[in-house]
Amino acid sequence: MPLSRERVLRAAVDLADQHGLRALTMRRLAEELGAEAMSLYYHVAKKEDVLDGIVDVVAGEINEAVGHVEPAPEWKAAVRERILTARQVFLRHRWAPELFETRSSTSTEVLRYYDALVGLMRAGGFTYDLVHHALHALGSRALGFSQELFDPNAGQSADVPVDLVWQLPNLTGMLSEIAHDDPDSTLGWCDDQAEFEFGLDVILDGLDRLR
Amino acid sequence: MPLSRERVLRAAVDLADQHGLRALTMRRLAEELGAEAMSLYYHVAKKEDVLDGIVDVVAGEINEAVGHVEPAPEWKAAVRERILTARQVFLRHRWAPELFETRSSTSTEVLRYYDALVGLMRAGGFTYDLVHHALHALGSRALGFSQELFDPNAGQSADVPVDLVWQLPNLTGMLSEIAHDDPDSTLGWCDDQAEFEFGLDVILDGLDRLR
DNA sequence: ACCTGAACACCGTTCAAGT
DNA sequence: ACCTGAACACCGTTCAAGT
Repeated sequence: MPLSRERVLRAAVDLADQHGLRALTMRRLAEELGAEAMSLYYHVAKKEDVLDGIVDVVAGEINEAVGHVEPAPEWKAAVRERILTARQVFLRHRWAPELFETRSSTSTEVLRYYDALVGLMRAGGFTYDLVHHALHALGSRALGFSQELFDPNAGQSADVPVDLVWQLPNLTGMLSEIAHDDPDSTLGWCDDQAEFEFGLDVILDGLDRLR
Repeated sequence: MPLSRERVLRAAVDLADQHGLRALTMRRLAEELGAEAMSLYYHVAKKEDVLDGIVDVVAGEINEAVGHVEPAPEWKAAVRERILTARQVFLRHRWAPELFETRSSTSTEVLRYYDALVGLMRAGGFTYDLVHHALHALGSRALGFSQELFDPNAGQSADVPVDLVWQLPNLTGMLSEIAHDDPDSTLGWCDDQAEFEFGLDVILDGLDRLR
């Protein structure tokens, strides 16, 4: 079974799924394919090409998933549904958000996704100008993920000096209340899905009002 | 002049400012300090430690900048002002957003920043629960940046196949109209600052309504 | 206490050479 | 056309050794 760009990219996605982005090296990738590292260079230009490629693969999966849902009549429901469907794909590829963010992606699959999203908004009565602002406002949420950079566990994890906690009354107050109210949530104390939907709805509602 | 953790971190920030994150290697960093790479390990544990350290340095600059503005009486104005001030620091360190996003940061300076932000919202009448949702909704915008992952230039840059453009009617329509309406904007066609404020205001207004 | 040289295990990538 | 071995220039990091 010969190598091919497609096989290389699929193996790269599998490798990242199983061992994370850091494990995705040319040498390891080749090993996974039963070949030598140098053989990959016949099918891909360089490692950057592989990274661009797997972004495209994931975006392709998103378009595939999103293609199966028929859009709701109302723009907000349609966009919301579409984004939450896209989100499912990112939950399967937890390394993808980080990669999407560092790519100045011209991924054609991503463009296709955005095009459909713009279409839904236009059909909902948005001007092009407002759609444009909307995409910026949504940011990565338009694609279905939001990079969490605040880990609430950090607030009371062991490696925060005790004397510092005294200087963080608001944060500790907030975190202790949340820990109390919501003892069994998914990730740490925060229900990722619920928080994603909350943020998404705040923005969609705001956009609807501006429409 | 002997090395020190502080000197190492300051040199690391300078190096990233001038040549980007990719240029920040232990060897290059040592060279910049007129020392050998191995000497750094006496003052920092490993490279990850350096990265955590410069996040803390940048967050420290933010707290410094933000400390000079006296908060507006109204919560929304106060938070908005604070965030836009923080944003100035990120404009000086363009490599910082990418780093902040990949760190599961327990940076004490970041915690300090969040604590003050939570305080402003609490004073504005937010419940802890709503503050918590608000931080998730704001995401990186709370700190003053939003990672743009959609480069609108991509839509008509040369490397998008011509036949694909036909399949992207909504996107091309949007982009051509924007290019027409706003010929001289800052970055590509998008005014980063204006888009940041637009997205921020959508969220802050939405939160105010939920308050 | 602070710095360094030599060395190790790993990278991405080239290039000429194999089939 | 497709794959590879040897080699290069780079990483982060260790460890024993220097002052």
